[in-house]
Amino acid sequence: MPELPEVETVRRGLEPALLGRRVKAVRLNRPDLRFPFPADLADTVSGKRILALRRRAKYILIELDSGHTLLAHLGMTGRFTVWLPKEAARNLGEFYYQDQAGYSGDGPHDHLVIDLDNDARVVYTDPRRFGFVDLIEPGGVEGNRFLANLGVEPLGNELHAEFLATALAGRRTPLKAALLDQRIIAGLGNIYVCEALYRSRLSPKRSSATIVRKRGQSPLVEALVHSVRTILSEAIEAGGSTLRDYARTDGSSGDFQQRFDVYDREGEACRTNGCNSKIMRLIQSGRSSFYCPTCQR
DNA sequence: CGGGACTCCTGCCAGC
DNA sequence: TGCTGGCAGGAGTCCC
Repeated sequence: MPELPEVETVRRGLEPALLGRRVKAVRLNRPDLRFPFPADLADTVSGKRILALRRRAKYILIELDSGHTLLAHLGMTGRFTVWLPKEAARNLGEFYYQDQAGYSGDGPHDHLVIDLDNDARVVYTDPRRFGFVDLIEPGGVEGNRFLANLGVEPLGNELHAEFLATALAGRRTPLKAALLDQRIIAGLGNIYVCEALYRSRLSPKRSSATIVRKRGQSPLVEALVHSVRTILSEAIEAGGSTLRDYARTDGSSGDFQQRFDVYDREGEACRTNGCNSKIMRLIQSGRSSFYCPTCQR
């Protein structure tokens, strides 16, 4: 599930139940996910208050009053769910939470269980265990090994045509690979790269440097930046996309998958007016790319 | 340095 | 029905 819009949806879903709360207990159901849990994770996080929930690219950052930051990545199948008693859920206003008070957190793929002082139970579940959790020491966010080499936030001010033109100039790598490269733009994944390329009418196979003009503005780069920003904004607005499991902390689905123009639509009709082509699939760096061979050049 | 292949792991689905 | 192979939203590591 999780690219940037899904991670942002999860962050927003966690916020009302977690913000300002104190951690009562932390339980690890196994020693590792993709990487070992930090040895002092449970001891360090227990008793701390949650000051902020942030997102950087596809990472969720939970800031504690000790200055530590809990970092979580959802990998391919990771998800957070929040369980809390009915009265507590009601007190949180517009947000609805699963009210199975006392949910065990002992499901086969429940790996991390955090209990809060408002009786919320936050459970990290991840069947494939491609996700991971890290504990960052006070002042260590910038230098953290997972965050240090990330590129710009696609919805932030740092992403603009001149930036992307500079990043792509001279690169012969296919656009698909360049957009998946988290060191350039951080937060895009396979789905939204496919969709953004379709919207900007660019082929995933096209060599990156060819959309950059040596002098002046690069209209194709501008179109691509615009597509990236709008597709992500629309997907966040829709609560993200839900494919094989649930994106949201209350267990409900996102809606955006219904609006995919190319992703997972191999053999189906291109949606561009007047185009009679079918969506094609090809493998690039081991991942499926979906595109219209007529509209995307 | 860039780029590709491989890897981790489980679940699901199409096809035989 | 039951098995098998392929594929899945990610990204670090290794090798050329």
